[in-house]
Formats: sequence, structure tokens, C-alpha cells
Amino acid sequence: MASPFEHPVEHPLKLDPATVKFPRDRDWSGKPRAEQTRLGLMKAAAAEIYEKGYNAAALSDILQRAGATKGALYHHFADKKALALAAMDHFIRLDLWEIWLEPFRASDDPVLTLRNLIIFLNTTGVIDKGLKHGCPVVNLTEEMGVQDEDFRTLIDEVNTEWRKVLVASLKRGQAAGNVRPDIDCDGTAMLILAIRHGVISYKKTSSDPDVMAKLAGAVFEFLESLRPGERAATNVH
Amino acid sequence: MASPFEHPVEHPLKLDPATVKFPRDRDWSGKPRAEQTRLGLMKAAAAEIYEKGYNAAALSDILQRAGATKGALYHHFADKKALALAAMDHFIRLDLWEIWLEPFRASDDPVLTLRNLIIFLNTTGVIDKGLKHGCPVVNLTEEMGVQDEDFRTLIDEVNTEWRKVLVASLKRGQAAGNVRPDIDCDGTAMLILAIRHGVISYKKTSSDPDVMAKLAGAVFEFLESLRPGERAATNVH
DNA sequence: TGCAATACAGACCGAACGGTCTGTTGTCAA
DNA sequence: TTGACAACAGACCGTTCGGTCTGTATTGCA
Repeated sequence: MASPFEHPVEHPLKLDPATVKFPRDRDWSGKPRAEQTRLGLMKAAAAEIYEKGYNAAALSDILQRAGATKGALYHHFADKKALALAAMDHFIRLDLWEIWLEPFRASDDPVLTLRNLIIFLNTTGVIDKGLKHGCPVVNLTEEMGVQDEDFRTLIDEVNTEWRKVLVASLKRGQAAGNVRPDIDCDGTAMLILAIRHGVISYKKTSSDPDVMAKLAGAVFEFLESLRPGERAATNVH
Repeated sequence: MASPFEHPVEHPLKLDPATVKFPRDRDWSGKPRAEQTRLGLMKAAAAEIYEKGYNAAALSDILQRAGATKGALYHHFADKKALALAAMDHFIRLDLWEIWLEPFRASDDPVLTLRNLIIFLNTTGVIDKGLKHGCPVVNLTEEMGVQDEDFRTLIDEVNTEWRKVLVASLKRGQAAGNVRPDIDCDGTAMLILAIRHGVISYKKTSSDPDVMAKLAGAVFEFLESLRPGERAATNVH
């Protein structure tokens, strides 16, 4: 089977592989010392939580990674949970949305945008290298979504805004004739997020080296089914 | 919007709502004492791990739930991980597969079977009441899929067998004219599992009361796109 | 019945964790 | 220069957890 990633399309993603910051490697050297400490703690916390999960991420490891101490931590944050909430909120909005929301904000062809985004993430190696521990939002959903109301609220807000952007893009797509007019945009947007979630999770445990190619093929089939009219010749090459 | 659950079809699920054991409430009173202890420990472990996750499930809570002691636990199992692996393997194969695999083993119309299974799970209240903590396999995937190789292997084996049953059913569906002949059964089966995974996770954190109805509508749309018909695909690579 | 071997019971232990508290350093305005 | 407060530094504490170990009850077989 040919790779579904083989035929990328010139895309309007407004994402430059050279400048996209992934993972979180921003520079704060210009900021005041206290804020550097605070941001460093959040950065280390986000990384540790991403790699190990909230409960397994020990404060000692976070502090070592940040080059800080208990005194600094509890000066800036009330407790571990406050640090985690601040860190996740900050980096989800900074890193994840830059990649996963911006391309859709002005798109009237979400099927093409999503397809190209997937190809972009694959060709830039994000899927292979950067997805070893899954997606931060997905991980947080699974670990803390039920156990803690504050984390649940954060995730719910993120998903809601995410869904709204997709719904708006789907509706523009319907108006532009790029998306079937009879689909439920709200449910379809939810399903797209759910598929993203499920695919990332499936990849985490699968030992099949072709798992992403097979899944991408099926996902692209699904995306094409959202286009209006006959399915003939809608799969741009 | 009409509920997508409104029009159930007479289904060949071979699942009787009255006899399906969900959650795990089997009776082992006939078994020898030692085996009752062992099964009781596994049952309690599965429940605690399902509700709190592996790391957060304390041995003290498992023991209290099982009415057993440390001595009994470490007589039957090497450590916490061995208990967890045995418990998850046992109950995934016992409870989950009875519901999620058996209906597909003889079906040549997986689209209908899956649709009816979703409706069945909804009308019997499993989705509303029994899904508060998500799905055991999904939870285990997220928490332990990357952290521990033994858990990863267990999940991978479960998903592989699961996928094989779906693939066989899809192929029978193609032979019987119920499924589009051009789809990649392997990728589609993976995607179905990924969608199941993603939908369950999405529901866990969403505060939208209609989330399942909206998602089910979109899922049913996707399933119908797998049927042959005028929307024949030309998405060939 | 007696004797192993199995099947527990539960006190105990060391490690790790989140959080506290006291002391020290840096910063900036008066 | 100095006082006041922010910004740390790090020893310390109580709790919890997984795991061990010794002792006791139950069971199956000779």
C-alpha cells in the first residue's frame, strides 16, 4: 500500500516548519528574574507532566529540571496542583493551539486544512518523534479528567474553544461548497477531535510500524466523506 | 435535532440485557476458598484500577474492598503489578469482549452491528451509568501504555485481537455487499477502535449533556459512509 | 490422627512524596 | 546607606505507599 502521506498539497497552513516551536523551547532571557523562575518552573512542570503524568511527576524532578528549589516553587505557586494547572493552561494555549487552531481560523476548507496539517505534522517528524508520549491534552484528559474538577474544567474549556473553531471552519466550508451541507457541524467537530484523540492513543501502544499510515488512510477516507456530491476526484493529488 | 438513538433496529447482537454481566458481578461461591480469594483480589483490583487508575489505586483500598490482607495478596501475586496485569487481562477478556467482540464474530454487516451495539449500550444505560470512568482498556492505555512495557504489550495484544475480529467482519461485509469493496479493512478497523477510544474520552470531560447524541450522530454518518452506494470512492493511491 | 504444605493475618519497615518553616540573598525606594 | 519586602535556599516533617517478615490457621494427604 502506498503511503497516504506521499502526496502533500501546497497548503495554506501559515505554519513554517523552521519557526514552529515544538516542543516548548522558547527564550525568556529578556524577562525579569522572578518571571524567568516562574516560567521555568511552569516549563519544567509541563515537560515532566507530559512525560510522566501529573501524579507521577515528582516535585523534586520538576525542581531539578527547572534548576529551582522548593522555596521558589512555593513562593510562586500555592501547591503542586496550582503549578500544574498554570503550566498546562499556558503551554496548551501557546504551543498546541499555534499548530492546531490557527490554521483553521480562516480556512473555508477544513477537510483540506486538516489533511494538510496531518501531512505537515508527519513530514516534519512531529508524529514520529514528538508524539512518543502522546498529546498533552489527551494525557491530561485521561489522567485527571474524572479525578479532579479543576482539571476537568480546563480540559472542557480547551475542547470547547477548539470545537468552536472547527465548527466555524466547517460552516464556512458549507457556505463555500467545500463541505456537505447536511452534516451536523457540531457533532462532526466533536468527532474530529475524538478521532484525533483516539488515533494518538492508538499509536502509543501499537507495535505495528505502519499504524500511522494505515490510520491516516482511513482518516483521509473519512474526511473525504464530508465533501459534497460524488466522491469522484475530490481527493486532490 | 432528533436523537440518533431513537430508531433501534432489530439486531442480531446475541446480547441479552438481562444476562449481560456489566459491571463485573459474577458469582464464585462454588470455587475453592483459595481461588475465591485470588479472584476476589483480582476483582477488587480491577475495580479500584478502573476507578482511580493503576498508580492511584492503593493496595490498602484493594485489600479492604476484597476483604483480604497483605498476606493473602503476596501469597497469590508477586507484587502489585502482577496483580494488576492478571486482573486487567482477566476482566477485559471476560466482560469487555463479551460485549464488544462476540457480536462481530459472526456478523457480515459490521456497520449495522456496530450501530446496534451503540444503541444497545445507550438504551441499557451502560453509556450513562457505566461509563463514568471511561473504558478500562482506554484508561490503561493512557496511564501505562508508555510507562511500562508489560502493560503496553497487554494492551497491544488486546487491540490486535479486537482489530482482527473487526477486520474479519468487514471482509465478510465486503463479500456480502454490505461494505464498500475499496476500503482498507485494516485501517478502517483501527479507525473504528480509535473513534471508540476518542468518543469515550471526549465524553469524560465534556459538560455538554447532549455530547453523546451529537457524537453518535456523526459516528453513524461515518459508519454509513462505509456502505457501498452512489458515493463510491475513488480515493486510491 | 498427625504432619506438612498451603493459605492466610497483620505488625513492621524504608523510601518517596507533598508541603512547611526558618534562614539567607537580592532588589529597590527613601 | 539602610530598611523593608520580595525572591529564593534547603533542612525538615508527617503521611502514605509498596513490600517484607514472622506467626497462625486451614487444608489435604499419609
